[in-house]
Amino acid sequence: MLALPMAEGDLYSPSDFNESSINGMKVRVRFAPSPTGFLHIGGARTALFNWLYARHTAGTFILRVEDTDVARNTQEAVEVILNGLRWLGLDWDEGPLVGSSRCDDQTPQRGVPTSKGAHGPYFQSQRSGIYQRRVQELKDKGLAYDHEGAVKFKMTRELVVIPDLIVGDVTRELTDRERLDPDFVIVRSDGQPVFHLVNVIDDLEMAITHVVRGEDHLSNTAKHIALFRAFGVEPPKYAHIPLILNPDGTKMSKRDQGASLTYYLEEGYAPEAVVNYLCLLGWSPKDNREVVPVQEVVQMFDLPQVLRHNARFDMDKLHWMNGEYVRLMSNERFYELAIPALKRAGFDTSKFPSAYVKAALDTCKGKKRLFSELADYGGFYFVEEVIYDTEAAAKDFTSENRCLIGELLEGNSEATGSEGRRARASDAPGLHRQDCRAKSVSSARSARQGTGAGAARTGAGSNQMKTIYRTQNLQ
RNA sequence: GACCCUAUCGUCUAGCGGUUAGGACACCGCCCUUUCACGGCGGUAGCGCGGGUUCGAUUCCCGCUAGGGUCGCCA
Repeated sequence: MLALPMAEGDLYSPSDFNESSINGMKVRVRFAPSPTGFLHIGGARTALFNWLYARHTAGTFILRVEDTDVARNTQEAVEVILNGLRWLGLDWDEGPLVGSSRCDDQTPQRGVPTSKGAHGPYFQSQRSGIYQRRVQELKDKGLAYDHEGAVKFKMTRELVVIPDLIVGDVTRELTDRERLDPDFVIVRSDGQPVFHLVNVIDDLEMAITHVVRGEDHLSNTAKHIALFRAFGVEPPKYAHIPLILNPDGTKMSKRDQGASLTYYLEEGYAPEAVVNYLCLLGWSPKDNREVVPVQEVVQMFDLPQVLRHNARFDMDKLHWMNGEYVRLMSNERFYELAIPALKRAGFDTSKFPSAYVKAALDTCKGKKRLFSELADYGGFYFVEEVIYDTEAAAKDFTSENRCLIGELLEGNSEATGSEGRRARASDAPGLHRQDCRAKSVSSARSARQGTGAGAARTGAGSNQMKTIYRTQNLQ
């Protein structure tokens, strides 16, 4: 059972932090999203900060699904969360197993584990027995009572001080409405327990040591603390992190651009860039660096350093940062992200030889900041029909380039069996040099780009050639 | 209405009594580049307001203002 020492003077002792355990107890934090079919970018950041703290302290990161609201709770909705966290690389130590994201509590598949960890189930929909016992415990203690078919908790009338690792001590007085009746419903008249109750019970039963969550929960924390004490245990330590706001400073709602984590996946952001950007919202390495690998953040991150004020989401900066990551990432990683992005845009690279695909992608790396921009820039490499703009071809098909283009087309037609390509390849008879594939695709790009976008872009490839020349000379 | 949190360039931030208030994104010039991208140099731009405390406040305290949050048989 969780029983944190509560010696007041010890709460902010610096020695408590930077340690792998607090007072000898291993850190256990959790991310407890509700499956709404949507993972909010703010929720993702909350998960990230929990994960960072767990990894920093060598503690345990727990994923718990708060699916008490049966109406909007589906397996697909749970998978959105799991996939989102996996995409960001936030692995959890306890919680649902990927691939078996939810097992119906009525018909669990025999012998097939759906979760890992010793404090399960990790779906609230499967924990109703626990809640019932705990409510009975409160009733037995005279701290809860029936009221018009519901069950209400007898809230303390005393001032509650919320010790917060980020905000400091917060003294929460009752609002005027609460003064009328401080007690609150913990079980609805339909028998369903409410959020405040199940959240506390689960944190208690799962031995959570630190509750790291959005600041929107700060005011409610008084209720949670009262509940913990009613159960006879001291509450965990709290750390309320500031919220992420829209660029105009308003609250980010589901409909706002970029509110969903899925947006970033679909728009072609690299997850490592998103993670890095999110780290910098409310936390700073304090050394004027912007690009900080997440493993370094794990080393440096700590709760008391988290800023107290809300941050506005700056899409421009994320865009820039993504460009940084794209330019710096390995070619292999680039292919890994580029190929699915091209596929989403309708370009199937699997029809082409692997070496060709890589050579083609090599000419694109670092040119665009988002993978979603890749199709427009380099999609032409992966279409069947090859058409040249005569004007551009006349300009760019120099004697040097001709052989390179021939090489490109030849190599490609061998794999696709395209007659058209074969015929075109005859335009550029001659040399077949293995080392000029990258250069040849550049030349092809040069000619091809003249077809659709006008003369202004016809020179793009030749500059790329220079870049590639330079790169090769450097190596 | 009550309660809680917050306040440095447009945005993200460094700063924790004495600094020419630093960095990054964005923006504007110039350079590099026969295109794009990258890169280099420079520039515009900030301590919300009013009281204190202090020899001295961006920094500490109070008030105001502004923004955000909470007060549900939502989570």
